Amino acid sequence: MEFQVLDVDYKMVNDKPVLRLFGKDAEGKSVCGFYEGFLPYFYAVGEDIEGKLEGNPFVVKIEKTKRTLPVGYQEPIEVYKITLRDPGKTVETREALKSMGVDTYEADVLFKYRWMNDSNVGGMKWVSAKDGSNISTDSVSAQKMIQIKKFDVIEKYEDAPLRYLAFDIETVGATEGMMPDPESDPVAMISLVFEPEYRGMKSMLLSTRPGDGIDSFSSEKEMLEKFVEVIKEHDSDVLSGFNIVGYDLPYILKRMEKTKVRPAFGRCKDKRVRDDLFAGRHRISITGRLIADSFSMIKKGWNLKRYGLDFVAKELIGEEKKDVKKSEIGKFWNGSQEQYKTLADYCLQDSRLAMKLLLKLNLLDKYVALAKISGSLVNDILEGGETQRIENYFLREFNKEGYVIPSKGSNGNVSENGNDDESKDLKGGFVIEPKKGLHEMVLVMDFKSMYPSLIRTFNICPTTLVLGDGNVDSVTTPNGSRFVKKEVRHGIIPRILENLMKERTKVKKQMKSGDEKLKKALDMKQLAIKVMANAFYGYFGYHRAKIHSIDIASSVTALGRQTIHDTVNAMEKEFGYEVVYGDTDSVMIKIPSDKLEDAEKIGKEVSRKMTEKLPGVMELEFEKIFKRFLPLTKKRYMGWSMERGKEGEWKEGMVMKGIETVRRDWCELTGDTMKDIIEIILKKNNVKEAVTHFKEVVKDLLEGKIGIDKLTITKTITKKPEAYAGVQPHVEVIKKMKQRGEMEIPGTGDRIGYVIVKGMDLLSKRAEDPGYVQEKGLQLDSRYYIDNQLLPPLERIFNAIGVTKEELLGLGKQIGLAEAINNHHRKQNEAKMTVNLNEVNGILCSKCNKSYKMAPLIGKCDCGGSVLFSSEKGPAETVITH
DNA sequence: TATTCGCGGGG
DNA sequence: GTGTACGCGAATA
Repeated sequence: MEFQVLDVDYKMVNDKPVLRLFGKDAEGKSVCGFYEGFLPYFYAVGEDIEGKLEGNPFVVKIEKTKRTLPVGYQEPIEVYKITLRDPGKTVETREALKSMGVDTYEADVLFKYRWMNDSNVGGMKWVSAKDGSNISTDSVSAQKMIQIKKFDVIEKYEDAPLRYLAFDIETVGATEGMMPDPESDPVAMISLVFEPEYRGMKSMLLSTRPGDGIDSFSSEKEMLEKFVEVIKEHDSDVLSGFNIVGYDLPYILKRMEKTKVRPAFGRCKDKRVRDDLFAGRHRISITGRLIADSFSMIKKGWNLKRYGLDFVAKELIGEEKKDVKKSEIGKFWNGSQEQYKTLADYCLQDSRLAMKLLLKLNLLDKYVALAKISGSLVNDILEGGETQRIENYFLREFNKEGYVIPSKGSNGNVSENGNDDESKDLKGGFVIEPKKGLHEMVLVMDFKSMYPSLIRTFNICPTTLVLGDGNVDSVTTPNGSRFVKKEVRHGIIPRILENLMKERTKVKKQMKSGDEKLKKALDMKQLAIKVMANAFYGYFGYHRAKIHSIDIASSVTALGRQTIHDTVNAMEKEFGYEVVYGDTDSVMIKIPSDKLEDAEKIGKEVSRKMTEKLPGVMELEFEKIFKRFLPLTKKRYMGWSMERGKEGEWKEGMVMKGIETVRRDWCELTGDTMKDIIEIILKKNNVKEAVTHFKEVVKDLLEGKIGIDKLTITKTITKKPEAYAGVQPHVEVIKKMKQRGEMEIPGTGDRIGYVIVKGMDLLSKRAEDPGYVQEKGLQLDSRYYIDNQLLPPLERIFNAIGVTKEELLGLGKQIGLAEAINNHHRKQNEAKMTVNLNEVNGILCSKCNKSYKMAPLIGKCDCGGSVLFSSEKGPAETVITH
C-alpha cells in the first residue's frame, strides 16, 4: 500500500505516542496510517545527568553515547541521549536540566519532525507500507486506515490526485459601512466550489436567508454545521479561498465558538481546528488538510501594485470581477430578492476565482517541490518560515553524520532580544560605483551561485570553523576566520551543496525530454533546489538561527567581495575591458564590438579564461548582452538586453533593477511615461526625443488632454473618516462627498479613486472624486502631477543622461511651462467663466449676498447658497489658482 | 538620515 | 504543540 504524505501528527493512546500519517494513495483515496513504537528523545551534555534526572517520571532511559557538536572543528564528545515516554513532557524535562546548568541538544524538535527525520519521511513523499493491516477507528476520517509496522520511503514523480475546496464567506456589520465584528455579527452566507465535484455539484451556496438556488438554514449554527459536514464528506485535501487564513477561517472559528459548533473539520475528529494569533497574524492548523490560501501565495510569488481579488484576477488570469461595493454588502443582504441574488453571485464568484487562481497558476506546485526537497510538511512551508525549513533539513543531514543541533536559546546561540549589534557587523556584497552615462555593448558576467560556490570552494561550514588558535591545516578568510581544509574534514554544508548542485544539473538535463507535465514538475524541483541552496548563507547570518554564526556569514561575504575585486582587476588589467558596473556577484564590462555574435564570443572567452584562474568550483559565466545600459546609481539601472533563447535565437528584453514603474501611490500616467521614456532612451538612444516626449506629456497634462483615469490615484479607506488623525487625500474626498449629500458614500474597506484639483488648500484637501470633477468640469492641478507624479522618478533617469530639471521644464524650444500654464488658463477662463485668483476682488453668496474674505471651505454659504467669485469680468462659480 | 508608525487582504 | 516571530512606504524625530 503506497500513499503520499500530506500531514503528520501524533496522539497519545494508552500513554504511548502514536504517529498518524495523513495521505493520499494513487487512486485518490484518503489514507491515515498509524505508527507506534517511536519515542521522543533529546541530548544533554553535562555532569551526572543520571543523578540530575533521578526520579523523573517521564524518563524512559538514559544512554551514554558519542556525538559531535556542530559549531567549531572538534572531535565527538560524550553525550546523554534521554528518551521520554511522552513528547508533551519534553519541555519540562528540558527546562529542569537547563536550570541545573545542563546544555540540551534537539530538545525543541517537534515530535512529528523527530520521527520524520529519523525515518526519512517528508512532506509529499511517498511511503510504502509493507504490512498495512486495515484497522478501523473513530478518531480520524479517512477512506483507508492502516496500522503500519514496516515501511519504505519510495521515489515517485507523480503526485496523488488531490481534492480541492475553495470557499468564501459574506458577513454583515451591525452598523452600515463598518467592518463586521465576529464577536457579534453572524456569518451571512458561505459559498463553496469543489474540484472534483461534490455529490454532482460544482458549487454550493449556504445562507441564512432563503433564495433561488440557495441552501438556506434557519440559523447560523445550522449553516456552520453544514459547512463542517460538507468539508468532511467532500474529503478535501486542500482548502482554499482568498485570504481565508487572514479573514474567513478566523471569522468562522470565532462564530463556531459563539454558536457552539465544534470546529472539527480536519481529518482528526477529536482535534479542533486551531487559530493561533501572533505578531498580529493568524495561523490556522487543520489536521490532515493543506491550507492553500491563494491570496498569500500570490502575495509571496508576484510583485503587483495591489493584491485585491479583483485586481489579481484581472492581472493574472484575465478575469473581470463584477464588484459589489464592500460597504454596501449590508444593503444587498437586506435588500430585494434581486439584490440578494447579486450578493450570492458575488460570493460564489469569489470562491470560483480563488479556485481558478490556485489551479490555473498551479500555485501549490512550488510549495510541493520545496516540501519534497526540504523534508518539511507543505503546511509548514506555506506558513512561511524559511528558518524552520532549513533547520529541519539540517537536522536530518547533521544527524546522519553523528552531529547534534543545539536547542534554540540554549548555549547562548540566540541572544534574548536578537543580537542586532552583531548582525549589523555583517557586511554585504561589494557594489561597484557605476560609471556615469549611457553605455553601448555591455556584457553581463556573473558568478554561478556565488555564495554556495564559495562555501564549497573554501570548505566553509560550522563543522570546519577553527575555534581559538588550534594547530590544524586551515585557510584564513579575509575577515580573519579560519576553516580547516577539505583534506582534514570535508564540511557538511559544502557537501550538501555539492549534492544539491549536482542534483539540480541532473534535473535540468532530465527536463530536456519528457512530457509537459513532467517538465513542469522537474522545473519546480530545480527551482526548489536553487531556493534551498541559496538560503544557507542567509541562515547562518540570521541571529535567531540555532546555528547562527557571524564568522560563517562574514566569511562568505568577505570572500565574495574579494572575488569581485579580483575579477574587476583581471578584467581591466589582464583582459583590457572597462568595468562599468558590478554588484555582489556580477561585473559588467564594456566591449569594443557592436556585433552580437562578436560580443557573445568575447563573453564566452572571458568566462572560460577567468574561470580557469578562479579557485575551486568558482565559475564566472557570460549571462547576457546589454545593447544599451544606463546606470542611475548603485543598485539602480536599466538595460536593453539580448540573450540567446531556447532555439538559439536572440531574445531582447528590458531589464530594470531598482526602478519601479508601478507603485501604489502613483497614477497610471507616471508608469506609462516612465516606460515610454526608458524605451526611447534605450532603444532609440535619442535623448532629444525623450525630452520632447516628456514635454509633450506635460503639455497634454496642461491642456487637459490626459484621460482622468490615467491620473487617478487609489487608496482604501480602512476606518471611519473621523478616526483618521492626519489629513489624507482619500479621506478628504469622502468628507466632501458627505458634505455634498451624495447618495453613495464609500465606506470602510472601499477603494477610493481620487485626483488632485487646483486650489489653495493643503494638497490632501484638494483631492476630489474623479466623477465629480468631470461632472463639474473642475480643473486638475497639473502642477501637482508634474511635480509629484512625473518629475521625481523621471528626473533621476534624465539626470543620468545629463538632462537637468531646468531643461525639462524650462523654456526649451517647444513650449515653456509658465507660458503653457498661462495660455491654458486664458483659454479655460474664456470657455467656462472661471476667474483667476489674482483677478478675484470679491467673494459673495448668490442667495443672501453675504460677502467673504476667504472662500468658505465647504464651497457653500452658511445659508446653503452657492458662492460666487467676482472680478472685473463678472461673477464666476469657480476659481483657479496657480 | 535614522527610527517609528500604519496598513495590507478580508466584510 | 519538544512551537512561532511580516514587510514596506510614509511620517516623524
